[in-house]
Amino acid sequence: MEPLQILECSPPLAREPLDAEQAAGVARVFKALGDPVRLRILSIVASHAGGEVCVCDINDAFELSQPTISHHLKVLKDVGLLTAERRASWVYYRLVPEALAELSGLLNTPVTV
Amino acid sequence: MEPLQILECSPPLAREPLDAEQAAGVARVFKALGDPVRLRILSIVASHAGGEVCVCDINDAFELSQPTISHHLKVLKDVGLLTAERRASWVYYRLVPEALAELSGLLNTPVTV
DNA sequence: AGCTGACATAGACTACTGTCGATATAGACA
DNA sequence: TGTCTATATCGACAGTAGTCTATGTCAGCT
Repeated sequence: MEPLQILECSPPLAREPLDAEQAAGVARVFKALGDPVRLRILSIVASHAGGEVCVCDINDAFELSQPTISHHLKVLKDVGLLTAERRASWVYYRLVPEALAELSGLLNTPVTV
Repeated sequence: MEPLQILECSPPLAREPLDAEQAAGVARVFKALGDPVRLRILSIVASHAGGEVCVCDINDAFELSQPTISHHLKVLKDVGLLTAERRASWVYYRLVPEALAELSGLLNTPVTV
């Protein structure tokens, strides 16, 4: 499934019940956020001045093996929360702000509650 | 951990990196959202006129066993997304809008990006 | 008290996930 | 070409999560 299309067709949770297909797509993204290491990686990338972070810097921030971090980065990339770009020997990850915004919109509760 | 305290002390992901403890708390909630059945249950409750839904109605909305639905409701309640109230023979679940709002705030990206 | 219906809990089973070490791949450079 | 560094992929293993059946608990009713 195309990463950014996972979210774009789902109304806010509080507007109407999600159908099974919408729920499956959205759940993929929330599941990616449902791990402490991935949340920390995402916040490192999201809060980093310049908007992008080298994998080597992320590795340094954790006491986990390099393959483990690589795995988590892949999960975040596969659901469309991050993008990766290789430049020379290094790979830089960057937030996809639209994805976060979509999720945030999904969680909005109507004013009339 | 107290359900509503899981979220209240965490800044937006894009402001500063989460520490391990914050990430663990927030991840619990996102993990609860990372299942299609739970997302659908949540959206059923959140979008229901009157704000509360009887368990029996939720059961009817799925082709899953009653204990499975009960399990998912417990997960959502344990992380503070739903509350339950028994009245006579029936149990009614209700959304905790503040929890959704907190999550939504966590995902907000600063204007300056 | 006993029965019935609504919901929760317990235990088992399968499938998935996070982690690791080992290995592959890609680029820079001598 | 060969080597070194950075990152990704593979395969294995332990722990976790979703589902089920069986059973327990609670409230209302006869």
